[in-house]
Amino acid sequence: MQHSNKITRLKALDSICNRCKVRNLCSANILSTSERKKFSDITIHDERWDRGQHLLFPGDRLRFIYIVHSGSFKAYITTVNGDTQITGFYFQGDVIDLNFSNHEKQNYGVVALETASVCKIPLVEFQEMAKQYPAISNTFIKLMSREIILKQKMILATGKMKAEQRVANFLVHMSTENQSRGYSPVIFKLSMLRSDIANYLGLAIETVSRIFKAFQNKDIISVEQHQISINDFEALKSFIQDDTKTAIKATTIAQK
Amino acid sequence: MQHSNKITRLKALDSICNRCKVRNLCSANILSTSERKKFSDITIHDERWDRGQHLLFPGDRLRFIYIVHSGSFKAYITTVNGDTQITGFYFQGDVIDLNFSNHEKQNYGVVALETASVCKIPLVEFQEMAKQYPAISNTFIKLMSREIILKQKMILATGKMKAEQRVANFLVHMSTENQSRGYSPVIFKLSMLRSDIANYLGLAIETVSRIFKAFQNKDIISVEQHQISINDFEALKSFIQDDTKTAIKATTIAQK
DNA sequence: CGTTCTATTGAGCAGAGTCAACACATGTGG
DNA sequence: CCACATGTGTTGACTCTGCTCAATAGAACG
Repeated sequence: MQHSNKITRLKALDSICNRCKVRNLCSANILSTSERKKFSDITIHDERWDRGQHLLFPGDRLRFIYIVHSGSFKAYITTVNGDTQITGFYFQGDVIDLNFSNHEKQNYGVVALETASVCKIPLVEFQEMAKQYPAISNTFIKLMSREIILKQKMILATGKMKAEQRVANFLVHMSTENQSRGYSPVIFKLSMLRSDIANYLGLAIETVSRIFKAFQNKDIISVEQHQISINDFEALKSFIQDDTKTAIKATTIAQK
Repeated sequence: MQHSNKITRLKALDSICNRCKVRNLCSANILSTSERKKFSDITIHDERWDRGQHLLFPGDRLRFIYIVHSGSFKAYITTVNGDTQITGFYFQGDVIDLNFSNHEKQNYGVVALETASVCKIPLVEFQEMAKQYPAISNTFIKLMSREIILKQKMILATGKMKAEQRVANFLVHMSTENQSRGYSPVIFKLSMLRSDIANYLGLAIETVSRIFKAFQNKDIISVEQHQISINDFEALKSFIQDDTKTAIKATTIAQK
């Protein structure tokens, strides 16, 4: 797989970086205009990736911090078996390799789910700047802190939730993420495959498919390919919590 | 539950902090002796906690970074259901609340598993120092980076592994942790209850109990109360990987 | 317009959860 | 120091969720 990406510098900084989490947190009040300019200058803006392309291969040495500018990515880890586990999906503004400090041997891969673009910050220069401006470190500590909390919730989901709770939880999460980016929380496209969702949630593909169907039959969601409409958000949310509602029995799923 | 802890300053810094991860990473070459002294001065050393006592309640405001000096702790998060998920166990030298930066509303609890002691660093003063010495931020970024990787592995475990793979994985992990602290990797005490292990691994207590028994029957481990001896480390490790070895069938477990 | 990738649907089975009884350990107060 | 209560762990029987295997149906891509 080739890394033949076009580097473009089409748009002005404030337009490009509008929804970037790094900017939101650190530039807002903390860095001066000139510091911001410097930060922007070391950043390589808007590098393009196609669907299926690896942004990072397992074993690659980390040399950049990546921020999603458009499109989406999935990150995964692998076992000695060759088994893989998707550890997260990343969308506009997300910082991808927050676990960047263990330079030497990272063992995760990152793949574009669709045509996408990233901004990337060279690690060396980033660390230089971080030395001068503690606000930058603070920003990253905050982002990493959030990432840890997110992963903890994921452990809870895979460890304690039943299949449809996980799916409901996933849909609500996607909805919220969309909303936080200023898009519709009720109609959106899932850029990942069913197999990605299943892998991420620790389920079989068939199970995800059946639960999507069950939710449709209950008019909670509408699914057309990767396009999702949430018709009854509250019902979906109550599925996550209420244990008794975990009552789409195997038979029910099977029979229709 | 009362927070009636005796604050003691019995031992010299280098003795107290011998195995502390914060020290290992940041003091070693990066901070000068006087900086180390300053760092040690803002730290409250060796505060004592009894079994079952909460170091942190869900909802508490974070005011310290805690480092385990002796004994062990468990951290958990809760859902609206009241459901809980143990997110990690912490031992000598571990930093407990690495997701410290979202001050306002943390939602996890931390409980002592046995008589234990911690060193604690006031967050405010920590952040002051971090501003002056970038090495401190770097250390914490590294620790957090590790934590993220650890959590990712946990997601893999709960999402992809079968029950006995998880238990084998857990035992190997505990063994490794012990070894890294200079203790025996083959004989050690599990300070947590079976129910803690089960919760952590996303299994039923009975399942953990049965798998412990199955491993004993195969002479892979010996269990006496909380005391564990690993008799065949390689067998245990091969259990984690090999899918075909996942062949202690339900019947096998049941019949003896 | 076929080939390949992806998703749906069905049938059967097994891994692990639930429920229940019991065993053992620890602790408490008389 | 014993009797009892409580907390923890083990074992068995049974059930169910969700996985596997298999067939089919749509989409997408060249």
